[in-house]
Amino acid sequence: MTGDTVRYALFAEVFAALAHPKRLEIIRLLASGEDTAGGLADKTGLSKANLSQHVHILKARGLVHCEKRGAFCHYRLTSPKVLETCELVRQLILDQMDLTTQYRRQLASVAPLRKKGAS
Amino acid sequence: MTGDTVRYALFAEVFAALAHPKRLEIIRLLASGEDTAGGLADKTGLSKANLSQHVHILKARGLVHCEKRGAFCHYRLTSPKVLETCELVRQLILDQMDLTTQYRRQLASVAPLRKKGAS
DNA sequence: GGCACGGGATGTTCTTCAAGCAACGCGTGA
DNA sequence: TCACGCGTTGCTTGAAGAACATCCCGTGCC
Repeated sequence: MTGDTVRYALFAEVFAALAHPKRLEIIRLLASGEDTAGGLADKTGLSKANLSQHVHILKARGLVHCEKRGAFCHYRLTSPKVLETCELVRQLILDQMDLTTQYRRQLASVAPLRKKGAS
Repeated sequence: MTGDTVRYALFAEVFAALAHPKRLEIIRLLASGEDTAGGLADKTGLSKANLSQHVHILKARGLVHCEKRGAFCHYRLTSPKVLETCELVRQLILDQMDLTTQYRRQLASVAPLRKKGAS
């Protein structure tokens, strides 16, 4: 039981790393090839400090790898499985949208997560 | 750009739904077949109220489906892709562990996410 | 060496999430 | 009808996450 608990926590950590729009955007950018922190900050519109934080989270979870060359840090994805996971979730979302328009509206109105929008 | 932003947010919502140990445990339980809210609460050790909240999040993201039969709510996974995603992440974690023991220690000590453990 | 720049780390504030508790609606069976 | 069990919803409190500002360190250039 405890072992499972730890395992689930480990899973959750990885999912949590992916549970942010900007971090997903970073991953998508890195899918096109490695990039520097400055480049990522510029393309995502994040401040360097903020991007550094997000990248640190991705690094801590082992999703991206950092290689320091001179004054620049070059980031890249550690595994293509990261992209596969995103693709799978994309299909999951599309499936839900295809299933019923009802589900589609739920997903669209789910952003606040406070009001169920079903009023 | 804005469209991409929305898309990333949608992705993030789904990942966020998976970014909790107890919700992953619920998914794992539902992988064995549908179950009632009471059954899930009992097996996960959550209170009925708390479980209801977690299941609501999974429902809102379209990961589980609820069917009310009499006084009981029967929950089941909406798609096998949910399990596939978890499996992919599991392989991702195993890959990282295999890569280097260093990565393994990072993942193991990542829980607080504050101190990098590198003293 | 001195300076500017890229990148990371720290601290603060604000927002959001999670768990506990209590109360309610609802269907069931007596 | 009434009481009971099942499930959900509010509210509240505490903890985690995110954005921002600031400072520090290492590198490259003058």
